Amino acid sequence: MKKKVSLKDIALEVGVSTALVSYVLNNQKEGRIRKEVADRIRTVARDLNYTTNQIARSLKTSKTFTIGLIVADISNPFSSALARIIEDEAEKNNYTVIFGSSHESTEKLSRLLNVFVNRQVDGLIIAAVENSMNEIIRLRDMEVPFVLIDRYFPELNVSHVAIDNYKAAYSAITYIIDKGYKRIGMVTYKSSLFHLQERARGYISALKESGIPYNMNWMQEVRVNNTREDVEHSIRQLISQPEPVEAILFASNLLSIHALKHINTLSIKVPEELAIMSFDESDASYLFYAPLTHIRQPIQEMGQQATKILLESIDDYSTLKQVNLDTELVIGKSTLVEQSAH
Amino acid sequence: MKKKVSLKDIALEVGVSTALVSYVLNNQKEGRIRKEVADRIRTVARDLNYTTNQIARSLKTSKTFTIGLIVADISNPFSSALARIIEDEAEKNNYTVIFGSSHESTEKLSRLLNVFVNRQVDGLIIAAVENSMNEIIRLRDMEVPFVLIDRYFPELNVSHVAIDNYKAAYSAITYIIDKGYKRIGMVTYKSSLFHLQERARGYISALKESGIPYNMNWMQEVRVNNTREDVEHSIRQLISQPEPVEAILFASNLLSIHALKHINTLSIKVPEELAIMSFDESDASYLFYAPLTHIRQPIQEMGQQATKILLESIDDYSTLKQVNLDTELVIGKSTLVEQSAH
DNA sequence: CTGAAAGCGCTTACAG
DNA sequence: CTGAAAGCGCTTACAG
Repeated sequence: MKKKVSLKDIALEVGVSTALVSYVLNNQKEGRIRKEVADRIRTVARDLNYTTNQIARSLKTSKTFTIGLIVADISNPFSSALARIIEDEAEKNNYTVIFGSSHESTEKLSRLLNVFVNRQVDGLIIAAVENSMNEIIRLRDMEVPFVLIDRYFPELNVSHVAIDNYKAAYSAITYIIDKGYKRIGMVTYKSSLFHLQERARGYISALKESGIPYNMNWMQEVRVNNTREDVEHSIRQLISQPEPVEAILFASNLLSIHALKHINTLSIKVPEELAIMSFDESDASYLFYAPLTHIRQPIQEMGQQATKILLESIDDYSTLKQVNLDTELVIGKSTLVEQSAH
Repeated sequence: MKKKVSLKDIALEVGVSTALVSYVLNNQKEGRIRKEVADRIRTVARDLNYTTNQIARSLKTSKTFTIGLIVADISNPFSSALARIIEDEAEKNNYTVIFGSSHESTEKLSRLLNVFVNRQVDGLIIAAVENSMNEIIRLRDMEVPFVLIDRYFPELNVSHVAIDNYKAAYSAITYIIDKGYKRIGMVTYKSSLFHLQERARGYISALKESGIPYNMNWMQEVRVNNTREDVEHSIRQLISQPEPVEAILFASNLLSIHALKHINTLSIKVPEELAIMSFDESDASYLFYAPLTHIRQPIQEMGQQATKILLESIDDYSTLKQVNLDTELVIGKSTLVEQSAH
């Protein structure tokens, strides 16, 4: 790479100190510098195509105007949508985003945190993974500003932006019960992550409060590292029970996508033979012949709020905000039923 | 943020110079340093939880171990898949990825390039946008190592990794002609970008060489900033002509997704009434009742090769490699026909 | 063998 | 009003 023009080069050319050049180019000490000198400096800087070396500036100011973003999997549309929003929001404030995917692994998350901290990011936005609470505590102990997004630990008193997962699941199940369904299954990940626990809790509560006896076999948990096969297996489980379920709630878009593929293979008719609901949307769910009834997360607002809170924390480390946004139940054709059918 | 431990802190604690600490921690001058001193330094470093300040190191070495990735739109599954692969590949080589989306805008691309260059990235991987050739030339003049990915300018003698777009389109059209189709349309973006031009050229060549007179109305160009409406309009155009087309090739996954939604709305049967082919895949195309026949790009290999070539260029600026990979035509149900149907 | 000294390219408190 | 000097936290050629 060609050697870049430095303040020194300009100073030499104009015949002043680098200090003066720095003042002029940063519009410091306005009016206290002779106009001719200032103009000359600006002209030479332009002619030489000068741009600040951010590394040097960062070393001096210990500010990098960089934020680190760690998502669970950048190739999931939910994550990439979030990434784009955060990037846009950061850019408005002159911040650059460095990113990484944890692939749901604590080790990877830990490594990424180290890399980002060593690169002196000004702050971090993180979607936590299972068993990563200690990593988050470590970060807090280092007093690095950060905001958890989407996933968080309720027992940790740190900033987060997420949805109300309990309420979202509860509302969805209540909706479908009102439609006349009684035997309702759920497919979720086998995970201790709070947001998933909350989704399951909302599902169970809604059933119980509607007086529907909850059948343990209705709750199917799939492995993160074997999602596809486990989803297929759990669907077969749910529909082949003595009392097969009439509807299923999926805890994520990836789960429902695998499910729809399998349902197509099995030639099950949606919603006539089986109603489907899901958390999150994706282009995919609109292409299925019966577009999915799904819980829409306010991704835009999540990304914007998380960025905003992070920037506040960078300014004032004592900032602490915990936000749980409401979701929206988008009604598709995957749950439409005649009121009298059940 | 808490002040981090520096070399100086360790040096003070042990009672040696920072130079010696640096040597030991970087395993330089092996054996030329007394073992007791080295051990003591390592112990103190561990106890104090020392990690290198990469900013300071970068300023000295003018190496940041960071690469910049600029995709057209991170929320497109093609881009995010690429991002993830590049990130994985970079990490294997101890590089971090900084990323940004150009949103198909030259201005945004230009701004991102400035930001990345000022942050002293060691190199860049870029998906070019329309009319951005001058930006790329500027980058070359600055002698920043970079590799173009997916999109490139054939008249520019710089490294790139892409597919053979002409051949891909040509093969797809030839395939469908062999199936008995004659009136074949194409929906692409109104763009001067080379990869899109090549796709159109492949389409036209295949028709001509098969002796099918090419009808100009069969080629529909949609606006980037009005994709959805234009796609819908162009489909209606193609099927309502005096001689309606029997098949359509879409130049990207986004185009075909919009198309499938509209085709569902219009209740057109695929492939009986209209056959569909597309560049790129997405989960979406598998959920449509007739999974799409599509041209699969070797994303994994593209990302890996681009990263590899970039790292070579960083090592040796004279590196110049231009790679055009082959694609694969994945046969789905969206083009299945009885041999005798046409 | 060991380590003091210079320097990467900036910023800014401070002296004149 | 102006700018020399110190220093951010490293690395490494070089002197002893």
